[in-house]
Amino acid sequence: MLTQSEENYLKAIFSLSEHYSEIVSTNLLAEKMKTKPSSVTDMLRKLADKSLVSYLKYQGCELTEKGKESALQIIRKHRLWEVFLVEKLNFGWEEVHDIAEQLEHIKSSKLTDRLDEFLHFPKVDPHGDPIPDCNGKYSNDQKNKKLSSLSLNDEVMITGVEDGSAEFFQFLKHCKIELGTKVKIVAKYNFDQSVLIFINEQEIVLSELVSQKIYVQ
Amino acid sequence: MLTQSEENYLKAIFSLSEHYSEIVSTNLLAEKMKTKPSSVTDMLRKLADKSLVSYLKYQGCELTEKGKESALQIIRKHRLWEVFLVEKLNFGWEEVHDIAEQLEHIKSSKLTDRLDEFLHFPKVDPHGDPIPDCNGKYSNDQKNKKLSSLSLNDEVMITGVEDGSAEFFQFLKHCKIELGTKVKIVAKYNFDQSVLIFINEQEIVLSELVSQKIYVQ
DNA sequence: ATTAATTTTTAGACAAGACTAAAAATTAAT
DNA sequence: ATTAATTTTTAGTCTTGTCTAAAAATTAAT
Ligand SMILES: [Mn+2]
Ligand SMILES: [Mn+2]
Ligand SMILES: [Mn+2]
Ligand SMILES: [Mn+2]
Repeated sequence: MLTQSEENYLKAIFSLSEHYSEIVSTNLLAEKMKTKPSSVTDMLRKLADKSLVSYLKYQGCELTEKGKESALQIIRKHRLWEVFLVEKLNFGWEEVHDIAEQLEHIKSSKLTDRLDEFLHFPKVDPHGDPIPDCNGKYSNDQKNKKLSSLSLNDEVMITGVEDGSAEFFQFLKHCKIELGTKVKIVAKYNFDQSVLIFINEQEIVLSELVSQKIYVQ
Repeated sequence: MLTQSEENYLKAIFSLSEHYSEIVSTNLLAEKMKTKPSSVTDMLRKLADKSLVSYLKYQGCELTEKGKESALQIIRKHRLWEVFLVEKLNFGWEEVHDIAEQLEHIKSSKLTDRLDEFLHFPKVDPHGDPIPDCNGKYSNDQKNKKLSSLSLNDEVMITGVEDGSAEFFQFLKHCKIELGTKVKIVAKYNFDQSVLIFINEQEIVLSELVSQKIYVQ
């Protein structure tokens, strides 16, 4: 049985190895977990003892198959609960992450599967992130093209946003950026990689940081 | 902010002071919590520091108003989740307690209140236990008369059962005892306080222990 | 009123998970 | 190839919640 802390580490390693390289360094993981590198070292030992990560001193860590499966089950629960909160309890997509961070640790695969069924087996969560099925399988269609990668005059639809900080959602809300909103690239500014987009009948400038956190298709 | 452990202690003290006396002894609490009296002493100090219980060495403990409120909020969550699991996810009443033990610790009063609304503000949980409202108020109609207190030829309806052990629910399932089932007292045996009841077109003997865990009206 | 039994608390230890400060290993720069 | 900077680990400490064994207080029995 995994502790909540162990589960959070697994999720963090999974996310970092997706975004960066397969092998995750101690410092990067410490930053992600908002903790100290020394604490990470301690935890990596424990996870390695349970064969959830492969870990060699000074070489960083990597999830084992078992570790990847565990991580995906937690991610599955997180995203299903987010769907539940938005679809059934009328929460906004900006409110659900923190509550899902708690709910993802509830231990009952029967509950997870029944919830999945109750929600009619959703394929994506409120932020466009794919939801693994009970075997951990998922397809990533809506989150492979970033708004920042588009060319002039491209017309696309928003299919996902990075899930996380409250300030970011505040900004999205202000611009009325939602899943399904249509966007056209009006101009690209090379000096700071910002883009001018046409959205909701008006033009808005998005910084590079923001445009990298919005996914389109 | 309360830890899960602190919340579990509060719930246990609340339950014991309802069933026995207002003031709860260290040993009784230790038994209920399946832990050692010395651990209870430690915890009572912490809860007293947070003004959740009043505690005097060797005199046992008692919930303060604040402690009672906290306990009721946890019980509220526990029971709402039980309703959710039975009504929405089609769990049996015997399966939900353990999952609710986890869900009751999720911290978000907004979630609790939305869930309450989603379930149409239920007054009782699947075992007939009253659900406190967002202010902690509840009325106890269906759990004040025990089956064991009935007289010969009394005809009643089952309105509640003690929520807890799996073996007990196994037995209830076998006898097809559910909320709403009608029961008549056919005989009472004084030598062991067992009762003979007519239920679901047949006669069954219930031990004193069982008949004290079934509530009627 | 003593003695005996029971209950409760203290003292000391342990595991999990975190932290700081210092040491060691690795990587980068000269 | 050394030296310098960075990364990572070790050593030691802290808190929470638990435990055992021993001491103290309370309650019950003679
Ligand atoms: Mn999320
Ligand atoms: Mn999400
Ligand atoms: Mn229950
Ligand atoms: Mn119940």
